Amino acid sequence: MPELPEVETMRRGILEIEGATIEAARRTPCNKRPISIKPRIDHLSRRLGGVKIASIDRLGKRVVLHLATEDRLIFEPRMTGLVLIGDPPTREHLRFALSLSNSPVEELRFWDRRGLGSITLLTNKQYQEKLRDGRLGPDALEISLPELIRRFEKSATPVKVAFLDQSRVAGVGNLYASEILHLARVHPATACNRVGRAQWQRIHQRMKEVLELAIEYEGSTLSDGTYRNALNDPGRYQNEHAVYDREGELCPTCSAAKIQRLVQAQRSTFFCRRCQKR
DNA sequence: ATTAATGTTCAGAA
DNA sequence: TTTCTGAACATTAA
Repeated sequence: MPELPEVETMRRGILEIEGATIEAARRTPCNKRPISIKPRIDHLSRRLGGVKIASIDRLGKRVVLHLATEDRLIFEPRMTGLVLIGDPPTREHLRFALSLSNSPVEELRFWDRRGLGSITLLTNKQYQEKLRDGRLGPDALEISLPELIRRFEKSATPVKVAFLDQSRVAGVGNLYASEILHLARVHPATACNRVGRAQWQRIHQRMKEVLELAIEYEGSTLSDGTYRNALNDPGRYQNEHAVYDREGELCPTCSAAKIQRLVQAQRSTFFCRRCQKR
């Protein structure tokens, strides 16, 4: 499930289409219910035809094509979406393609097994509003320690749950939240307003370390095998997970306690009772 | 053969 | 204002 490192890997994987010209956009043959594409595909294709891709950015867990027209084309993978230039994992779940010219590859593809992902074309103004209206916080790789503290410290929400809220900080999801709190030695159920300054410092530092290392490893491909990089190869960070999906295993840090699973906000949290204190 | 679990985001309720 | 719940889905494990 793509979080910041997986989406950043997708972004890096398609950088070679920077400077390419979009010829057309189309839905690909797929017998499943269509994914959300806004505006509708014929309007989208008309607005994109002949337009150059100026740069490729990332906004939290979204891949953003910055177009020469100043419009932004946003790919939101949600649970199982992939932005690809190579062959997709299956033909039947290929949802969308951009045909390209002046490019080393002829197509940019969006594949999505579950179909919860979306593709949205926004004008520059709409895009800036999306940033300004507070729905998306600063990127997890960019946020400063004081800003992180300011956005979390007053809340009574458990710190693990707060990290899933993309309006506080964008990019951390269920998997990396557990990993970050484990390395920072903070109990996931601690209310944000009970987290101390030294703990925030460790959370901030570990957050950047974990995300950057996971990017180097091209993200985490879990047992369902869904997540792939832009060439359809699996990531390697899953081998480095200390706690995520390792309930009952010995904690790699203390080698004394078993990793526990806890349900918070209807999702699994993994942690070590011995290493992570409130 | 059902049912639960998976996890991101949004709309709408509390 | 803030926090919580359910729904959107497809697939797999139980």
